[in-house]
Amino acid sequence: MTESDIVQTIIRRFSSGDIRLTPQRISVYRYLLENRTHPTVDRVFNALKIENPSLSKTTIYNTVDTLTKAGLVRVVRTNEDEVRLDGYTDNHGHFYCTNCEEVYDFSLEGCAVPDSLHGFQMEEFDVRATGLCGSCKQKN
Amino acid sequence: MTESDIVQTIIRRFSSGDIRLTPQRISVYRYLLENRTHPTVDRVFNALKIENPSLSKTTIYNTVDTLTKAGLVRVVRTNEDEVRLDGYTDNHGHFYCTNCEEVYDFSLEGCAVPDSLHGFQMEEFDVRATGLCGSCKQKN
DNA sequence: ATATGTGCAAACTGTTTGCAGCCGC
DNA sequence: GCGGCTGCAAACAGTTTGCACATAT
Repeated sequence: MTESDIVQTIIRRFSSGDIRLTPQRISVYRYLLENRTHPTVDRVFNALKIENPSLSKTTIYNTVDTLTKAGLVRVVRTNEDEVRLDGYTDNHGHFYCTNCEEVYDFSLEGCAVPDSLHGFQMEEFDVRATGLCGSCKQKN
Repeated sequence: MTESDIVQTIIRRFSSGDIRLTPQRISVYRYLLENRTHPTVDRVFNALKIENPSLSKTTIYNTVDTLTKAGLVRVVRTNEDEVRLDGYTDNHGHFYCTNCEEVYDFSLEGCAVPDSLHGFQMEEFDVRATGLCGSCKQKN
């Protein structure tokens, strides 16, 4: 994503009017678009605190909550019971490497929603995998 | 599962010899086999404390950890950041109803591991869905 | 003017840790 | 007797809550 793509995305996604546009919200969302590394709340906080020293962690929590409810952000949980953030909400799976603790996106092609869910009203469908990523596999 | 099935399962699964058989471990595992309700740690603790008042929650945590590592028990996380326990480790998905907070098992037929994971060494593959279950769907 | 957002400090909760005593091999 | 298991109390960490102040419409 280029800088201009990011700005376009921010404008587009905030334009629903459902949520008020504040500097903190923009900076959290922008950070997630620019850093597709599935960072923790703490990581985002520490990164943004540099530019805005008065930023509070509470605000990050509030903001993540707001953005999640507005559908701009997804919360991903690794097996280590860690919250990771994702600014990309298209449908994809998450692979957690137990060695490097990196979270990788993967395509869900071939993994359809099972028929056994037909009686349920589904709102979210989450696929997660755990193991070793390509480079950690070789090192071990 | 009949009472005799449960006893058979306990004997079979503990017979690997990897883990020592203790009354606490048996009772936690038995509880999970008898109550396929994906209970929380707290629920298990409170239920078993009745028969064994000196039981400690630390022991439940230790036991769940041991049984999980031995492959007898699975830990499931709902979206509400809640740990739920499952004594059945065959491959199946979990549906979390946001209304009644019940966790339902579902078959994974039709949901294959995506090809995009071919470069990874996969150890776990988890499918979760969230929404309203059949009866809550009608009530709302 | 009113509702909403921000930021600090304190509270909370589920889990982990340290440690002493116990039990089984 | 030794290594692993149990259980208590204390510590811990991530998150939430209460509240005062600031900001936008």
